[in-house]
Amino acid sequence: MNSGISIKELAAALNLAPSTVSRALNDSYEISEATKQKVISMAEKLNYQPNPFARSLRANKSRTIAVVIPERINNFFAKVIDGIEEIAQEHGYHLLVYNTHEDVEKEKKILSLLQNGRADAIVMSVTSQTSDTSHLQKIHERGLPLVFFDRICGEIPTTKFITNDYESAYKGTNHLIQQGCKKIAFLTLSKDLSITKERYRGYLDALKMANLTPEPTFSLYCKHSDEDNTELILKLLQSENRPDGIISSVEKLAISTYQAVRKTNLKIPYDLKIITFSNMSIAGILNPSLTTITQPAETIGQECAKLLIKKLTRPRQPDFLDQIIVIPSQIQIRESTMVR
Amino acid sequence: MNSGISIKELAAALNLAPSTVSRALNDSYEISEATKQKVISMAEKLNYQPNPFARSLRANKSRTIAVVIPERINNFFAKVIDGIEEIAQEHGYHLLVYNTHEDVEKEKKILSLLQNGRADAIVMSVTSQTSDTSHLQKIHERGLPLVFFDRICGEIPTTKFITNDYESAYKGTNHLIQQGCKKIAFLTLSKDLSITKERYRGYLDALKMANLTPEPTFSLYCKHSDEDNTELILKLLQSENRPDGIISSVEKLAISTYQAVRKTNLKIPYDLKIITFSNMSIAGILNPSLTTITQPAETIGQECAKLLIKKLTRPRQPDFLDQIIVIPSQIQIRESTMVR
DNA sequence: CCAAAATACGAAAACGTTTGCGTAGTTTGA
DNA sequence: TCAAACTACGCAAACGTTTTCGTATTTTGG
Repeated sequence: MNSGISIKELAAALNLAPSTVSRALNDSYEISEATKQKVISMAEKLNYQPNPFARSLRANKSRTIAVVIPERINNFFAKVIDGIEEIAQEHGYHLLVYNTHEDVEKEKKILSLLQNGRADAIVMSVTSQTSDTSHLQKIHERGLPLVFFDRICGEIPTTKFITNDYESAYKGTNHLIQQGCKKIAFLTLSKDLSITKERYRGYLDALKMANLTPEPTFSLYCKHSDEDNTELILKLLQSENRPDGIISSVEKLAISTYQAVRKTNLKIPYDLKIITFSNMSIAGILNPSLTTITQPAETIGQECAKLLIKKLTRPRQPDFLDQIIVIPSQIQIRESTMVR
Repeated sequence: MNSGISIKELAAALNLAPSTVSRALNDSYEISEATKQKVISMAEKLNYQPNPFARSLRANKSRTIAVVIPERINNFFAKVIDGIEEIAQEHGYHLLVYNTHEDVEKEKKILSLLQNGRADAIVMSVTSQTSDTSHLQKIHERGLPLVFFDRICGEIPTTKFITNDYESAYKGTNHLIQQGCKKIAFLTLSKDLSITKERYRGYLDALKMANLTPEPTFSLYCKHSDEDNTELILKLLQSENRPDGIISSVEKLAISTYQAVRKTNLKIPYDLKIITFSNMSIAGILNPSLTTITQPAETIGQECAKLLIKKLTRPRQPDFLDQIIVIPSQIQIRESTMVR
């Protein structure tokens, strides 16, 4: 079929043994320079391409990293993958990418498929619905290198990469307070999510420092459907005691907020200020432009990949430390949180 | 390492030959029901996972499809991949995803890596810089199933999936004309790109039908950098003879246009109307909301995958026909092309 | 009842690499 | 000068599957 010439045929063409050819191509010290040259030029002439599966079978390595994300149409995850791919490609690694669509069952299925060694390592961000972590535990116990980023799983003792969620949420909330907000709402996805917890803590602490009391109705846990979310937010905005500021834990809820605001008479930033975690390149052209907490997505991806590659390519690397590495976000202040 | 139990060990545990176990697991008619049951339950008990590389080596198939795109932070390509993944997953196929970053050299490198059978097929959208197609030709001649979508390569005799580029551009331009535009500019990337040519034809024909003459300066071929593009567009908007309507061949140029407009006194849609090919979910919350030609991204991905899977899973499938399959776009009229 | 067919399984080869081991022939060293 | 070391290569096994072929046992048919 598509398979080209094998090392045996290449050896035959050279009147050499396959083992000699293999060693020559791998630049072994046991082979003379003259032979190496002959082999290399013949390999080029015949366009010899080593079969990756034979190699993988033999070496029990695939030179492949699996990336598992909950959403593909998302600038943050896209940038993270770009970062991972950059480092991976430098070291000859390939990327298998899987989208769980925020579905735990799909996540379980994918991880179960990855048990057979198809990938040498996994880098992932869990679903907003992932509370039972036995499937992750299983992978980790099998010894498959596993790192998390952004939406991490605390129970698994491995290295995790996140941004300064607590601090950014604190600063973001504080920014709203300084701009005059008194009634600040917090939008997020699932309560179980690691980032939700940290960002929520930051939000609460900022309120406390300003002697503001968090209203129960101001913590909004949203669903998967954008339409439903817009409805939820609209209700909040139309309620008797509506917020005058919003901090959103994820990009798409800020978008839903813009959608909802359009259905009211409210004007951003006069009646409502909003800040969001986001990696949108177009935050600046929204009207009003959107104040964002921009996560260092590419860097996170690069760091994940660097750590993995180090473990995969060097001989006796220790297991990943059970630690959280924090890469800070940057707040971009724009019109949506202006005073007037 | 991460590799679990092999079929030999499983066979030993059952006092059977590996061949029998293999056949039992593959539901061969040569194995009795009783034995099959024993094998299956033991396999589950010992958590047997077949080694994919041994299988691939044996079968000369990888159950893997490579996807090559020019840009990852792009709603269109993200949706297409979602579509591909959906169908692929249904059939047990995995996805290797590569981003060329609009760089031909990277594209060549990636395709060269894919020559060794790591993937059973390739679905791709070429770089805006791809004019020499010898690397694509080589892959195709090797017999590796290859389909294109959106940015296709006409020289390669295979199946291509696109939207109705000509017609959509024609209709889009015509829409601008009917809304009163007299001086319509066309924004795109490279001249070499298939979609550019078709969409440009549609633009020109619509102008001709309306007895409008296309000004040379109104055809803007943009670069890779968003900042440069914004500059280019700004210059166009500030020129003596500025356009009063814009049709953009790609999403990000519409965004650059919004950026550029912000630096002028022009108001959309009063002074300038704009329509763009785009898959942004947030076109509706831009201010003014953006009229779009929405490509059927998921469907395109699904159709690509279906065609590939058919060829890969059925015994004696013919090569892909040298044809172009068109899946129509839909125009969403919003404020950016309103009359006043 | 007996040859022919069907059933159910095992032995071994093959896919394409890499690598441990063996060994001719050459070089080294005291 | 001659054993020891080195150089440069070949042989064969191994990775984990699947599949061709072979065969012992049972079943079928007239």
